Amino acid sequence: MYLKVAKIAISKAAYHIDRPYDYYIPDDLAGRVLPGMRVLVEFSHYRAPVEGLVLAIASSSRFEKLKPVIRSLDTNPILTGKQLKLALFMREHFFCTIYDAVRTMLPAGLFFDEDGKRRVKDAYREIAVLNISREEAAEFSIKTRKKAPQQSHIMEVLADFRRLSSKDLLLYSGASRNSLLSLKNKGLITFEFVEYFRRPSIEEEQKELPVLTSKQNEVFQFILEKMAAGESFTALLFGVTGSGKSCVYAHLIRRCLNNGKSVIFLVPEIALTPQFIKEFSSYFGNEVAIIHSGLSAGERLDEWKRISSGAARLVIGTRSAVFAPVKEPGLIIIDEEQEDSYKSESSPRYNAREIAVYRCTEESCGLLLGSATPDVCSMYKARQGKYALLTLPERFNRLDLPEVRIVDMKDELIAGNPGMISSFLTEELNRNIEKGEQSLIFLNRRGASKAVSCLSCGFVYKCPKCSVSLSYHLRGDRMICHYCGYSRRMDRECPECGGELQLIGSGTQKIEDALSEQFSGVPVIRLDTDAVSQTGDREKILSRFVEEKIPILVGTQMIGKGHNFNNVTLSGIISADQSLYTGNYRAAEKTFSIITQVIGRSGRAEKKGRAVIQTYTPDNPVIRFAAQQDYVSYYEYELAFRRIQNMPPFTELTAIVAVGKDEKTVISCAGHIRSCLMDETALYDNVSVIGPSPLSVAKVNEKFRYGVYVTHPENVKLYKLISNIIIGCSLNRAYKEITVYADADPL
DNA sequence: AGCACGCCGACT
DNA sequence: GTCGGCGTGCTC
Repeated sequence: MYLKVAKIAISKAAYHIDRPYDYYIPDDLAGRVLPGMRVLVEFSHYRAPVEGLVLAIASSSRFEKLKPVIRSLDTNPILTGKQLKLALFMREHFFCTIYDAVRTMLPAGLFFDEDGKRRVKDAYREIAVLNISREEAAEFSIKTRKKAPQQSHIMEVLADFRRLSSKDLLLYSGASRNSLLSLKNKGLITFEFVEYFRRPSIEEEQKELPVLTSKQNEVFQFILEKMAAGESFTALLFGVTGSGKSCVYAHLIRRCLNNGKSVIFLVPEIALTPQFIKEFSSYFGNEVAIIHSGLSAGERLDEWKRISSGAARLVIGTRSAVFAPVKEPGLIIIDEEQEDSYKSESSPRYNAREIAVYRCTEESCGLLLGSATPDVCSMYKARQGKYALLTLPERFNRLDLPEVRIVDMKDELIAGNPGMISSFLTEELNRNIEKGEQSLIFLNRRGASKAVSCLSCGFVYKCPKCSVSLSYHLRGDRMICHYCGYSRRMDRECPECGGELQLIGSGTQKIEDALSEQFSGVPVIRLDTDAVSQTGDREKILSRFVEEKIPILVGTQMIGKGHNFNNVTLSGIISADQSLYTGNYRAAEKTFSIITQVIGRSGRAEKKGRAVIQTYTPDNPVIRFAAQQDYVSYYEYELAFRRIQNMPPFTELTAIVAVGKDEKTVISCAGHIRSCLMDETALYDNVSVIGPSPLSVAKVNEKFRYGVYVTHPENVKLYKLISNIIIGCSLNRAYKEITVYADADPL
C-alpha cells in the first residue's frame, strides 16, 4: 500500500498504450509532485528516464509494485485541472495521445529537448543598480570627468535613475560596455537580472471606442444580459459585411475586462491579426496578448506567461489561441466562424470551434460566433434554438447592396473572346478607371497555383512522390509540390518531346499580366500567397492600394476579408465555378461564402458598389443566391441537400484513414476498417459506412491514403469503437506498415 | 559457435 | 515509441 500515488501520462507512449500509469511519490518529493507538473520516471525498457505528466494524485493503486517518481521537472503546474480535463477530452474526441493534446495546448518553448534542457530559455535583462548614494555618484562623476569621461557619464545618468537596464544606460551615456564593467569591478554598481517578456511589436495609439448604432446596441445588450446570467451560452452573430461586427466585439471586450474577466478573440488566419491587434491594442493597450504561429518561440512562450499570470487578458490569435490559459474567460469570440482554418489538418485534428464550445461549458463562459455567411451547421443549431441567433442586417450608413451582374463565359467564347476577362467586366473596369474609383479582381483559387504543361504533347509535370502536378513559382524559377515540398528547376523545353512549355491554370500573376496589357499604363497591384511571405506584407500591400489609390487590386481569398475600402466600387470574380465542382460536400458552401464576401467589399461610404460574377454555369443556384446576397435562401437550399445526402448537420461525419507505401495493403486495411465498422454498427439503422475511397489527393510523399467514412446521429457516439479500430489495426501484423488515423468532422 | 537481423511483447 | 529477448539463417 502506497501513501501517495501519481497517475502519470507518458510522453513517449504510443496511442494504443496511452493511459495513466501509477507511480509512487517518494517521501522526499512529497508535496512537490502535483497534478499538471511534468516528472521524470522509468518506463518499460527505456534506458533513460522519460518525461511524464501528472494527471492526478491518488492514495492507492491496484498495482502491486510501483516504480518511483524520480524527480519533478516543474516547480509549478504547467496545466490547471481544467486544462488536464481538456486534454482528456481531446484524447477521446480526436483520437490522439494525452501528450499530443498537451503539446498542442502549450507553447513549444516550454518543452525539453533530447538532453533535457528547456527548448527556449526565459529572457533576462541586465539592470545596473547604483551601489552608492546618488550624491556619491554625482561626486564621482565630476571627479572623473577628465580622466575617465565614459565612466563619468554613466555615473551621471545613474545618479538620476538609480537603476536602469544596461542597454538603456549605455545608450543614454554613450559609453562602452567596458566602462560599465570597470564600474562594476570597482563595486560602485551591481547587476541584477530581471525576467522580461519578449513581445511582438504592437502599435500603441490610444483611441476611444466607436459609438454603437442602435441595432448594434441591441445585440450588445442581449449578450450582456446573457453574460450577466453567469451561465455558458453560444450566440451566432449573423452580420453582413460592413454591419459593424467588430464594433460590437470591442464593446463586449471592454465590458468583460472591466468585470475582471478575460476574452479570447480568434481570427481565421495570421494575415488578419495585424488589423485587429492594431485596433484592439489602441483600446486595450497592454492587456492584449497575441498567439499565432508567426511568433518566435520566445515570443510565444512569453505571451503564454503573460496570459497565465493574468497580466494580459485579451488574447488575439489564430486557431491555437483557443487554448490560451486565461484565468476567467468571460467570452470567446470566433470571427468568420465558418472558416476551414479553424480546423487543424494535422494530429490532433481538432476544430477550435469545438474546443471553444467545450471550454465555454466547462468554464461557464459565453461563445460568440460571428459571420456574414455562417457555417450551415451553425445556422442550423441557431435555428433549432441551441444557439442564440443575433442579426445585424444593415450595412453601416444604410448602404444599398451592390448591383450584381452574372456574366456567362460561354457567350464570351461564342462571341470570340477567349480571354479571362469578359467584355462587360472590361467596360466596367474602364468606367471605374475613368471615375478614379478602385476595383477588386478576385480569383477563386487558393494560392497562385500554376501547372506546367507542354503545348505540343500535353505533358504535365507531376510530383514524383505525390499524385499532384507541380506548380510554378516565379521566385527561384522553380516548380514546387505543395504537398511534400519537392522542387526542381524550371525546364526550358518539354522533357518528353522538346516542345514549348506553358503555364496553365489562371493564376493571379497571369491575370495581373492580362490586365496590365489590356489597360496599359494603369497600375495593377497583386495580393496572393506569392506576394505575401511575411506577416505584415498583406497589410503593406493593402495600405499601398488604399493610399496610392491604385486602380486595380488582383488577389485570392486574402482580399475577401477585413479592411474596409472606401473607394472600391467594383468587384470582379474571374471564375466563380472553380471551387464549386470539386466533389466535396462543402464545396458549395465555401463558394457561396467567398463570392458573398468579395461582392460585399465593393461600395462603402456614399458610393454604391457594383459586382461582376463570371461563370460557365450562370444558372447554378449557389451563384444566383450569392449574386443576390441572399444567405437565407442559400441556407434553405443547402440544408435541403444535406438532408437528402444525410450529411452534417443531420449526421456527424468521421473519416478513418489508412496511410502506407503499399497501395494494396492500404486498400486491404481500409476494407478491414469498413467491415469492423459494419459489424459493430449493424444494430443501428441510422449509421452508415461509406468507402473506402482514395482521398482527393491519393498519394502524398510516396504514401497512399484511403478513407472510410461513417455517418451517425449526434446521439450515437462511436469514439470507443473508432479508437478500438485504430488500436486493432496498429496491433495487426498484416498492417504494421500502415498508419491509421481518424478525423472527426473532416473538411 | 558467433553474429546479424527481424519479429515479438511489455510497458504501472 | 523503445528496448531486451529470442529464433532464424548465414558464415567461419
